[in-house]
Amino acid sequence: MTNIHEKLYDFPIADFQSDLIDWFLREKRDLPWRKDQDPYKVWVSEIMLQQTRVDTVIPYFNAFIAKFPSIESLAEANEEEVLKAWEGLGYYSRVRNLQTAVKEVKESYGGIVPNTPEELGKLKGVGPYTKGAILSIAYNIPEPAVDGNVMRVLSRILSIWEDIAKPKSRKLFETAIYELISKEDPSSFNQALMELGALICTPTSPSCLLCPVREHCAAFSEGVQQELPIKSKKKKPKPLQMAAAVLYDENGNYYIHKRPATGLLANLWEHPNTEVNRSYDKNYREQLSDYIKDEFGIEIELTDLKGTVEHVFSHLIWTISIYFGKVKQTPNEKLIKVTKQQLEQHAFPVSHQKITKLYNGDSPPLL
DNA sequence: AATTCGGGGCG
DNA sequence: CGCCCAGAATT
Repeated sequence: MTNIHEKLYDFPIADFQSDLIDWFLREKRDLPWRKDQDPYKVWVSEIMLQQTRVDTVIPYFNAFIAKFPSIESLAEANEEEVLKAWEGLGYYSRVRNLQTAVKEVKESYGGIVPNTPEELGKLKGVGPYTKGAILSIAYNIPEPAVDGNVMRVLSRILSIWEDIAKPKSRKLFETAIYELISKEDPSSFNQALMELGALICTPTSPSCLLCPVREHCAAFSEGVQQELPIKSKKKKPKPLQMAAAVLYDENGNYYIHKRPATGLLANLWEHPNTEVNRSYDKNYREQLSDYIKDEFGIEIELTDLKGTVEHVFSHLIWTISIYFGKVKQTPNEKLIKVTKQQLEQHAFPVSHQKITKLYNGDSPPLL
């Protein structure tokens, strides 16, 4: 059981703050969400940055803000358009929750992002980290914003050997931040800790010789910076065999399906597909055609196997066998007919973009 | 407390 | 190919 107050008893807080913040103000990266302190933009950037690297986020952030520059514009947008702007970023519930929350801000807070922990924490998709990030960065309020970077950096600086994968560990680090955070410039302090984690105090080989707070770092003085933080391993993703059909007709149209509003890849579009199995008395192609008949009410002649797509999620691995099929009947309303141009307006998960790539976007699909 | 939610980049 | 990453919601 780690006692934070003991760890901080003779820690030089003021020196640590100034060394850290001076370095940040000198070395901080020029990122698009740092051009001003607009709470909406800070919010959007923090949601995008959840479990996602800065380099990945930059182009999405710029395009998203250009398309939805304000609370109002995002609140009024249709969800299809919002999901399209998020296409390829992953964790799609982030943006659906963001739009829900933005509508709440418009209706209940007059379009002003609230500046109290209580009100912010009630918004959909705003958890402990994002709440603290918005309060400190946009409103300069001294609240902790503890993410993976901060836990790694503080584990080393204070020599904390708790498992940072455990949910309760975050509270320990929040306790430390409440004591460490600069009351004069909480915004720079919180950003500096994350920036240090991203640029210097990296996971595998930290650049301690370049570190502005090296002289305050317990792990460095003990030579154990490579052994921290302690983080238990996640379990392996589970393999699933899938089969998907690229359905088209003689007029160059495609037939696509909208996924359910909950669960994996919620509300995204896809080529009709289903899980298949090998122990069954029918092959993948037959199982897929049975699914299409049951689900969409059409008999379809599928081609031989046209290719295989692999896609890895955090908890699943899809191996998708791809078939083509020419539609000759009218399916039910669960299957939507679109032109190639319309297809491109819909948000598809990356797994299905790989399928599109297989037939090179040709209509009808060649191969 | 454990699981479910995506995707890309790196050694 | 395993590991990591500016997490939150659900169970």
